[in-house]
Amino acid sequence: MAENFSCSHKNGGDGNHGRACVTLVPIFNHLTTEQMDEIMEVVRTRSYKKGELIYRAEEPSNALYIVNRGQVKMYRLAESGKEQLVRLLSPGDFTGELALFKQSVHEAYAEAVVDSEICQIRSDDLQGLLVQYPTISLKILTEFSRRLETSEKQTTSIATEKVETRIALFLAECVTEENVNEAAIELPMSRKDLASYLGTTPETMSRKLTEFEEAGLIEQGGQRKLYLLDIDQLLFI
Amino acid sequence: MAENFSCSHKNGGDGNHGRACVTLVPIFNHLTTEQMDEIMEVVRTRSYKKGELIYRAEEPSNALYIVNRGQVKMYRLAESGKEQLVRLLSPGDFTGELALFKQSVHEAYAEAVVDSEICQIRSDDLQGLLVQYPTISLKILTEFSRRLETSEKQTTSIATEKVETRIALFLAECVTEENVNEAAIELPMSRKDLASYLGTTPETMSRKLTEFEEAGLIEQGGQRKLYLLDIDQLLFI
DNA sequence: CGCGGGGTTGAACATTCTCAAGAACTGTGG
DNA sequence: CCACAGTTCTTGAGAATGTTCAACCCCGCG
Repeated sequence: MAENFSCSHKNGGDGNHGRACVTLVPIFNHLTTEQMDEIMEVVRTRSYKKGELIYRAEEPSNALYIVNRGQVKMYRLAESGKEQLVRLLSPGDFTGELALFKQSVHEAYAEAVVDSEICQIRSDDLQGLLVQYPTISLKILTEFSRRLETSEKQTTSIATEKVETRIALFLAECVTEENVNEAAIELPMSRKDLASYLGTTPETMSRKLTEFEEAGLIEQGGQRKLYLLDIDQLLFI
Repeated sequence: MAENFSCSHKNGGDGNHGRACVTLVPIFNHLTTEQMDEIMEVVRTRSYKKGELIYRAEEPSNALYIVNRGQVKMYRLAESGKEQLVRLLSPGDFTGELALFKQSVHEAYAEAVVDSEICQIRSDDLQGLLVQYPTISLKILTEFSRRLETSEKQTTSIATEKVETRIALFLAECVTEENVNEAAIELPMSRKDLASYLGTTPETMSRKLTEFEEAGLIEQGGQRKLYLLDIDQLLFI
């Protein structure tokens, strides 16, 4: 009983697709209800348990995946066998990569971090939609360029900054409008995953955070909670 | 006398745009002559001397740049002040990044490695073309996804492999159909730039290459020429 | 209450960087 | 064709940075 179609265009029946499948919004929110209906025809949704793989590297890749609920982590396996977390997908984020535009295989693994719900559109279907609604391409293009931007920044950061700095930069990026005053941030992932993302080890993460705390720059409050006491000084390191 | 319009739709007059501006081909080769004419209306070409900057980080970004002749390197400046080579553009390659889809500033520097000729299309003009010719979006999307792919691979490589391995992987990638038998490869950039690209220093590059040579895996022949004597062993390191 | 995963800590070790000096190459002008 | 200046590249030695491995802790959960 692996499949669970919860994101069909038939559900609800109130015609409000925004509510029926809230996370398609970032890509499709500029379309009319009729157009959404057409898109919903080809959307399939499936649930994944925590730890379950949505796809593996080397598998043929032929669909666009959109996170509807939960959280997904994508990681690569290096020659050395070490894995590196490439990106974290939250509701509304999508993946499928170049899968969409050329026949290919996945380069990374996609794994549900918690129980999740993923919407899926097959490449064949998407191709048609893209030609029909050029604005969708623009949306995806924008997302891709944003992601490329992030990835290159990440590369530069790992290539040129020391671990300490990378961690500090990451913490600073966790500050949003909501918590700017509190300076209380919630880490978006475990320290282990964070280490993998930042190209270091859990041990080093732990040590550096402790150093920051001893220097009075931050305060660690439980599992994933942190208080940034002196952001300026933190970034000055 | 900085500007030099050599890529106008008026030149040649033989109607063969493929020859008149060969490097627009990768993006526009599926269009008819009439459509090319329209595009050429908004294309502007300029020459750059070796070492000259096409644009700087932080400058407002509002155009697509296509390398017509020469070579361009893009690099980022990290907080630490170190620079990292992000990508090398050869004729036919383009850049302009997210510049195209949101008003923004450049994140990197673009510098002519040798005397070069760059075609330029302003964002405003391109937006129109994209909506008019959805297939162009697909071309750009494909290129973006390919680039994203490369960038994430690069991140993982730098984050998880040791320098030795990164260099070996890079050398192996330099093998194309042409030189697969010879195993004689031409480095696409200086050792200095290569070091920057691979997230290491020229000193370490030099040492590792010497080690490879002493181990009988490669042979260094002058400036940028290398002979891969035992690729399998090289990648096994 | 024991199990297991994440997290922390310590000490030894490996890798890579830094700085400094010298060698080789490139292109330029005589 | 050669000498020179300016790079780029190489080599060495010491120092910094981060990893590894092993032990331990802590907490949530069956």
